[in-house]
Amino acid sequence: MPETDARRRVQAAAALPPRFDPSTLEARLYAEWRERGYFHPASGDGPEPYTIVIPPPNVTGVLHMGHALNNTLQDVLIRRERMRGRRALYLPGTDHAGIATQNVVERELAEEGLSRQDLGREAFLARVWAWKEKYGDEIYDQLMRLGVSCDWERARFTMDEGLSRAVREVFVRLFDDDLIYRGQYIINWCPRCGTALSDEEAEKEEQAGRLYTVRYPLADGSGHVEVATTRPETILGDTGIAVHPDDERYRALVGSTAILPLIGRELPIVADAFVDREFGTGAVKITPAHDPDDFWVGERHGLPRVNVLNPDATMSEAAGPYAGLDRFAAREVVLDALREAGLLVSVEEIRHAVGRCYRCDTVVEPYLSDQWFVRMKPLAGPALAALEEGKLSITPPRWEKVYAHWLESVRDWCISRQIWWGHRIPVWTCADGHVFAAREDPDRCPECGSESLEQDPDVLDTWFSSWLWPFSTLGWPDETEDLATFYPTNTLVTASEILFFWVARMVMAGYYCMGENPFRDVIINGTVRDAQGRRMSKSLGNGIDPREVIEEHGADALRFTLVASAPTGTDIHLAPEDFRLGRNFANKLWNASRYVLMNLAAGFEAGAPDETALDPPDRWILHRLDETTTAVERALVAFRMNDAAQSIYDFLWHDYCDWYIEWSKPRLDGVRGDDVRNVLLTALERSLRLLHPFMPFVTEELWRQLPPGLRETDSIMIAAWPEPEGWSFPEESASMMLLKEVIGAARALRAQYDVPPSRRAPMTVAAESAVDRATLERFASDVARLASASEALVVDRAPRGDGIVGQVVRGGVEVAVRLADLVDVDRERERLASEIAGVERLLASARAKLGDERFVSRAPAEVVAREREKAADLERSLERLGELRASLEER
RNA sequence: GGGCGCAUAGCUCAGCGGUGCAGAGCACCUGCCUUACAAGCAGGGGGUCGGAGGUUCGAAUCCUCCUGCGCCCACCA
Repeated sequence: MPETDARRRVQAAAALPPRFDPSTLEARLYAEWRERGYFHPASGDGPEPYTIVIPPPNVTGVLHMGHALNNTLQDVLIRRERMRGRRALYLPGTDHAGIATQNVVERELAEEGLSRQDLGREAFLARVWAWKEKYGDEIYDQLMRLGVSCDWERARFTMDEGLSRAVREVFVRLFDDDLIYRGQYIINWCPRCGTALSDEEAEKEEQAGRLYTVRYPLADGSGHVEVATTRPETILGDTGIAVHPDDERYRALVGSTAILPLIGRELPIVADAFVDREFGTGAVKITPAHDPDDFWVGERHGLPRVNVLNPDATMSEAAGPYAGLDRFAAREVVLDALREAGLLVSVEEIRHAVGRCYRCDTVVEPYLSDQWFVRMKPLAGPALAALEEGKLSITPPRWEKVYAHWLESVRDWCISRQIWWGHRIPVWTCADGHVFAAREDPDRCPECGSESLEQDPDVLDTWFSSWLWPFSTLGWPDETEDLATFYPTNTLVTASEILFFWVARMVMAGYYCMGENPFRDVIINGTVRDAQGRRMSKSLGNGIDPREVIEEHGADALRFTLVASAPTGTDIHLAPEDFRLGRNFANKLWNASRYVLMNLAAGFEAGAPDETALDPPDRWILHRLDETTTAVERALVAFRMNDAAQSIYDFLWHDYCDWYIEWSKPRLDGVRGDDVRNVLLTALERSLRLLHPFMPFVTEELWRQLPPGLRETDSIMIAAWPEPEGWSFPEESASMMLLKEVIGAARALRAQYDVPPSRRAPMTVAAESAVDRATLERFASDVARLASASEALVVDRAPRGDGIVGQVVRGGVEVAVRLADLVDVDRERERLASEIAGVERLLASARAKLGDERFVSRAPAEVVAREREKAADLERSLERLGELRASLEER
């Protein structure tokens, strides 16, 4: 290459600022990547595809740390696969999040003194769409800042045209297959949201409550029966009393009639095995319209359903004199009336589970209403089989049991919601009462031709579109090239909270619509919590905004810290200052690179290291580089992204920076300077590639500073994922271990005596083994330099005498440093005494083992041999330490 | 009521089915601006690995029980 180029490069490298400043490069690199089309794999023929669909964030607001973790993990996988040459598709998008989004918009309206009813359906929806545009864009912007390599050209929204078509299609198919039905049933009703909730959306919460026992007189005046309830207001809807068929206490009463207090309704007393004889009085009031169990009891015994509540949780006309009261107010009034009538027998404080709306925390009401349901049992079969047949794996595997258990006991899914924001249920009823589902909005009834049609006013549960996500986003129901290329997807990364809501249902839909499971591997990522272990939430104000972290430390710092901080599936506890981990690491890498780049002399031609020209430190670092490559690969294949991150961190910081770079300094000017440079570059270049999926920005920026001859591509994004080169030099590792130990010992001695770094202190090393001695002799000057000893190092029997301190590194190796007047004999005596004590302890335990007949005879020979060596080594150490002490005593 | 997870240094956690494994990061102490990095370097203190048993030549690591947290599922009125 022309020398001018080389010179310019050297100057550029030297001009890298000593502090890594992410703010200057992230937006620039990201835009460039996009322009070059790296995020946009082509469909059709080509290399093997690899697909991840994003768990679409809700358009309710901005992204939090959980999203940052989730998306970083996915991007790590995607970037690695892209580097492996696969067509990696990371498909982004957002979820309309029915109830949640409607709620936030309604809250916004409320501040203006308006309700959705004031606006009307159409205007309200326009308002929600405006909200969606704003926050949808903001979410995309945040993802881009995070650096995730999503294919923005394929971004989808759960309510866009194509996905809406998919929703219709699957609804009609299920409808025609008789897997969707309309039924009157007790559902979870949120009076505040004014809509039904699925069982999953009603979160049970243990709380303090009261169990009231109430006396119901018998119709024939022969006595009374006592029942218990936690919701006295529902007494008004009682239509029967149930006892266990085998319960002797009540046998005589079965078939007779009780009188409902306050109302006077006649209540048949029936026998039903559902009743638990042990609980309460063993007699249960039956309220078919307000309790799921009672509903079925009522069904079995033909009891009427009296709905005493309005949708807003006030008492209905059926509640007679109590009509209009709020449910909780009615409870007190009813209790007062019962008390007055002398019918309230007892009040007991208990703890019991109360359902609450997952969106607004309002106590849900079991409520009788007409809803649409999906029959889940037939869909669950294939989803369960996929797991059993090994076609689906969940990491960590303990979640597989949870997934299976849910599927085994799955209940029908209530999919209608009495809200406006969402996919309108594609069911019409004609004037003659024909009910049908249709893919396209119909003009007339397919059965009778009537043009008087009315569409169901409700919308579908938000998950009814999400469960189609892996294929609807690729074009389904059309047989698109994208669908053919990228489905089934490969890996799904998500939080455990939506394992049922989303993951299990996606598998069901995948089999139902595509005949195939939608992904092979499911990765459960942990929850990001604050330092105290609390969930990060807006109301607690303890959240850390990813945007702030990116602004302060950079996206790479955020990404690396998140990934490195917890094993897959484990919750992460994070304080704002913890992100310094990633920031410091990015800076360390930046500076290591600066060092390497600044030391490339003009005209230097980068090339592969010449193995025959390498010294032990070079071989050692290459050996470690290979080990690290393997470790990273192994960890990623097992989805242990944290381990992968940790391996690179340890290699770069503790091997490459702490040792190899220091070691390279004295050798750069030597005859083998260029070989050292090539090793420095090789290790750096490979490390950048290994680290790129985790820290895309800094690695790309540094990659571009590398000599062109060293990199095959001008962007690291499409560079090849590293594979081990077969650099296995175990003997070099042993040598390096020795040298590191010797240097460490010398440094420790100096530190213990507070020897200023400026002061050179002559040092000698004694080694029994010829191999050790040869190694030490060969690197005497480097060791001396790194240990801040004199220029050269004497390898000999360590001397004794005044002003000398020594340390035994291991049995056959001893380091001595001449500190002259700095040596404090008393201190040294103390130091040696404690060291001797330590070695004696170890030796005693080793000897005890070897003296134990059972150990020697039953432990593997290898283990015994190792123990013998250990004991011998310790004995020698002890001997040398004793000599050291003796030499002190002589003075 | 079932099921699961966690309890290792002051804090957050590794230790992936046993024998030089008692570790990392942060925090702390000491000394250093040693020309890549003070967002750094070198050195150091600190833990009977929750408790009790058991298996084994050997257990933080396997088994049982207990205690304390956390999560999930479940219709007990």
